[in-house]
Amino acid sequence: MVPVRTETGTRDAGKGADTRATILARAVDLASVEGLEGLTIGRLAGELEMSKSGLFAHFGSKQELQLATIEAAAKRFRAVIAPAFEAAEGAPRLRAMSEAYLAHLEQGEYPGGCFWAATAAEYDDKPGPVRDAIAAALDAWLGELERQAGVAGAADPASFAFELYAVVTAANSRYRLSGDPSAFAYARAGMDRLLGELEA
Amino acid sequence: MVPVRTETGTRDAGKGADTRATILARAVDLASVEGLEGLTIGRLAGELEMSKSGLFAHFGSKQELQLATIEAAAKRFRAVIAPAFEAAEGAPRLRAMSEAYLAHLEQGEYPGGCFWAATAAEYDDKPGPVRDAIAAALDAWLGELERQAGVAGAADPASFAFELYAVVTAANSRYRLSGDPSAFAYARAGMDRLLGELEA
DNA sequence: GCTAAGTACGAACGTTCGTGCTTTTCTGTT
DNA sequence: AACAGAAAAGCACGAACGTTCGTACTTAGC
Repeated sequence: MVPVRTETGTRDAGKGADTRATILARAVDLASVEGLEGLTIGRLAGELEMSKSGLFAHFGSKQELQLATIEAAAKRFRAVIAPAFEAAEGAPRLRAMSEAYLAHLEQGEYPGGCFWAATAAEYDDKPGPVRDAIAAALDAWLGELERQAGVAGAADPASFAFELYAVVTAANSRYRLSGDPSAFAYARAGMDRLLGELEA
Repeated sequence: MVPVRTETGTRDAGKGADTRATILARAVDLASVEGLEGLTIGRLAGELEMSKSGLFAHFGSKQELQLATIEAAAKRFRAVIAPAFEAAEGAPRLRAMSEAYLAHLEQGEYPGGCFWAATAAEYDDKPGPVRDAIAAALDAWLGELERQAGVAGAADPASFAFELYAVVTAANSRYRLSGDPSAFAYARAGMDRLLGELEA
């Protein structure tokens, strides 16, 4: 296996860090499809053409692998959303964030759709560090939506954030299950309706 | 184990049908928490204090158990929604259906929250009969929402159904992950806003 | 040039998975 | 009371699970 030299890889010294980053990139993809439970060490090692034990040594336990995968997924998600932070705060940024999320789903860049939708539903009833990490990531996202909704002058920022969140996540779940791309059109219509009231 | 004599049990002759219904009731609960993959024959048998092989004989394969569980969940869901069909068609029925769904989540009658939310996210990227059965059940629900939206005079019934679906399912996912019951308040606010436009 | 640490490997562990085959227990009908 | 068929249990299987161990090979520090 030829480890790809990534940004994170070069920062943390050594070739092991590169391997780790390669593993985690694949782990995020695999978990988006199979879930964090279906993210199996043996299968992951097989896809990467390395030994179970060699891969395992990077993390020490399955739970550590899961937590590292969640962290890697958060980093990837921030990269997807990042361009939206060039938009002005408030309604423009809310629109940019939502559009960035929808566009990256529509483009189909990553298999399995939204990592968070897949794993949140899987772990929402399984207490522990894994669930906590997922919940924290989603709370951070909703918190940012709420903050921007406040800036935009929403009457009830938390309620507004919930509705925007509802519309974009429903686009993911409906599209993944039905394959019908009109889910994105519906989501954009809902987004327009929500933000239209704010921009008026 | 004393099999509970159920409606479905008495219709299909024999004690085996009763046992089957008992198994499936527990299977729906277990799958709502652990998913249809985590719905393990050994664990299910253990919880019901019966042997793996005895339970297995009722279904013949794990996939048949999964499909039967989906069917049982659909039946349960119809029972939850049933009262809403006494409301007049159109906006009143949409409101009654949504409220019935939210109320049964809020009440916490069933562990693991919404069976469909848990299993749809799990199987949306795994083609096969199980995915098809889940998709069909959800399409039926959305189809009914769309039909009622049409009766209610929505400009775009499919888009309206999507938004209503988005709001109520987001209530489930947010409540399960955060435990914050205000998710239901936000969902009802969204529901009111959507239906308010229609009723005006 | 020697050593220590880092990295990956193959083999094996105990457990649980889904699934067969055989035997025992229960149940309903003469 | 006896019997036939259904229902459940017992037992065993091969595979995959997470994990541990001992061991090579590569790199970095003295």
